[in-house]
Amino acid sequence: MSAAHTDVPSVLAHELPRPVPAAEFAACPVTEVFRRVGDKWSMLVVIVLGQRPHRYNELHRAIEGISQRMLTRTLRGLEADGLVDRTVAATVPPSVSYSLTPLGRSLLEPLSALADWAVAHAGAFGRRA
Amino acid sequence: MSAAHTDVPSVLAHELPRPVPAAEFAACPVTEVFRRVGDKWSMLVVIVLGQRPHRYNELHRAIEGISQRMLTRTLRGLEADGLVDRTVAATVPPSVSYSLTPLGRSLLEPLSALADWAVAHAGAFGRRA
DNA sequence: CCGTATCCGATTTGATACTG
DNA sequence: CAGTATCAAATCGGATACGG
Repeated sequence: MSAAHTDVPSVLAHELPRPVPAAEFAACPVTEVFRRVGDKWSMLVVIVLGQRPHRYNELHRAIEGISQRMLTRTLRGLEADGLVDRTVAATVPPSVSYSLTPLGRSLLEPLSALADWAVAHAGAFGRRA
Repeated sequence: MSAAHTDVPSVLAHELPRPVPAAEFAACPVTEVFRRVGDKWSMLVVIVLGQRPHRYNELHRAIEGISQRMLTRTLRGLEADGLVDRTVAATVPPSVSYSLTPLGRSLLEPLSALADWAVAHAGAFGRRA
């Protein structure tokens, strides 16, 4: 490491150039995103739906640890944020399919950057002291 | 977007190729990372420290919304995860400087990918309905 | 099959006051 | 300056039971 600090690419360097006014941080988009998708299940659902659309009970089985309550809440949140589409087929019995919107699919890529980092540093991270 | 679904680059595609066994998801590194850094303040602190090292009260002022309690807790967590270094100068009055470790600095980059996404879609996201 | 309703414990955060 | 202690509030999450 030669330079004092890593040069930060992209918007971070652009948006946070100096001692930070702080008030602007409250509205920081990164924080916003994490506050919305950073809960216990949202990202998992996004990733699973990234493979293919799933019906409600498919999701319930695929994620397994999740309760109906949280699955519904999570899906409603993702729906409200425009990341997930809910499609109802008026059949008997009823069938509801969930899929990613284009916006939701676009989130998969930055997510993978974080996934790469997580995998690469899984050893150093994770173990507290 | 021509294909049925976005082709997911990197580890996401590699680690989650099929209907998902789900048990393996519990140990998903991405989830791990989010569970640790996905709290209310951690990422903000990492980003602020990415600009330059800060002392305790500098951080307190820079982030502004944060309470002393949460600032300390957040710093201790980041320290335990090897993302932040704490350096005490035995002066009068005492001075404690916090800075990113190499690991912490490396996290800045995937974070910026997410930041780019957040900025790019700030309009579509954020507004619920 | 696809949810909703209710209850309750666990975790997280904030406000405030105090200390070496 | 750099924290800790304590209390209360809000939020999150799981279990269970019920309804369209």
